[in-house]
Amino acid sequence: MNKDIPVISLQRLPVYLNYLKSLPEEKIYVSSGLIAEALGMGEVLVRKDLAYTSAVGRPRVGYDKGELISALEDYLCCNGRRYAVIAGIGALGRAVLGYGGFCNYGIEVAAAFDNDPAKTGVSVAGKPVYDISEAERVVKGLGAELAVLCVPAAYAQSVADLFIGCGIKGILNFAPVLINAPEGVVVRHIDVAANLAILSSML
Amino acid sequence: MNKDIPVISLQRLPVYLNYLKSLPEEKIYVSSGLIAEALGMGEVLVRKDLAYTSAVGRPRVGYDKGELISALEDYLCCNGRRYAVIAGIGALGRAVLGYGGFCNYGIEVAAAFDNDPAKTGVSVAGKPVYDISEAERVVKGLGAELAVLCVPAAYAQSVADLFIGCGIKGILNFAPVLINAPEGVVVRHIDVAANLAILSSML
DNA sequence: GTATAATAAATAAAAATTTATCAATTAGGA
DNA sequence: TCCTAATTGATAAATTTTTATTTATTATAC
Repeated sequence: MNKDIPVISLQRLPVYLNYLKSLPEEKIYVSSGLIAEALGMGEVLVRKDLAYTSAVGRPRVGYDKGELISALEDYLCCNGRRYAVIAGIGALGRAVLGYGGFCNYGIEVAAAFDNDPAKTGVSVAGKPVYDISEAERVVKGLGAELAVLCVPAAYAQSVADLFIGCGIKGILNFAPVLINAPEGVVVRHIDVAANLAILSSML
Repeated sequence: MNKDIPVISLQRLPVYLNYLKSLPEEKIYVSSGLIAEALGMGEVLVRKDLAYTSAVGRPRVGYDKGELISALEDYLCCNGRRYAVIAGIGALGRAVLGYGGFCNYGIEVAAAFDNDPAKTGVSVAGKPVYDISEAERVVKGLGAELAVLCVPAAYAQSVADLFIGCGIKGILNFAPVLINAPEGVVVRHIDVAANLAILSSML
């Protein structure tokens, strides 16, 4: 799905969506110029990005805010229901488990895994935590396609391999290590320390 | 510093650094081709990126791995000592506080802030947690230039403004809201839910 | 020593991305 | 009703980023 859009445009769609949702309710129409100014970008780029969705604007008026939000949500599959699982119930894994924001995107974090018996067999933030050996049963049972890796770097690749074997198609990796995945499996990497270092380099 | 490099190249430098550090110790020389293949990219691009640093390679041999790591670390200021502070001691803030990986980049997370009296006045992961009203004293006292925002979206802009007033020059924002900052202050945004949604859209 | 092959570095070309321009549409006012 | 100004959507241009090609260097084998 959505394989025609450049990733760089796709990445901006949630930014637009957040901005639109932050506007006061009485704001009915929004123009590309308004969005562009608020986000510090060019208005033509905004229009091009929005054109990938089903959004249509009206000359002299702009986009209907509600329609535009719906178009973005449709494009980002926010109305579907996809399941995600988490590996690694350290501090970060708990934070991700407890975060409620995924539901805005039609994603439900439904289960978590760890290999530490002290952490498994319980619920965290209302979500069951299983031993990693149960991954296949649970992931396939849920039909989960998304996974978040919050495990130490040394385990990240093997957990990814395990998940991929269970049918996971998208992996969000927080470990500071490169994940290799076969064709058809998408990996995104968030390295918090590296992000802070990049900031530091830009000062 | 480092204002000549494109941000997109800068963002890849930590990836190279991680990869190099993951190689076995007995590997002395690395070629751009090797790096490119491991990371699934073109070798010319790897060389161009590395050329922004002080790294020099030798024909027929490649780069000396130790020198290359040093060049990348220099470029990323890993040998300096910059202080960072955190706002918001929820689950995410605690995870960031407890994460040890910042020291690899010459960054020390030195203090945290919250506005909940139940959370302040104590130490988390060995780091003091202050009431947000002490921000000016603490940030200026440390000379901290970096901040990580782990507060709810509704507070993110005001906390950012407060920090900027205390001399913070780089902000890593985890709240799903746009942060406005004046010239001279750099903001990076990590939206975990949006990242998972982007993955989901790419399936 | 000399030839060969691997590699970096430099240059050129191509592709992707962003920005600028222009034509079409339309709300609102004269 | 007609004019004006704001805005979209389309097209073109410019810029940035990536990839390809060429040249120069040098370790290794012969």
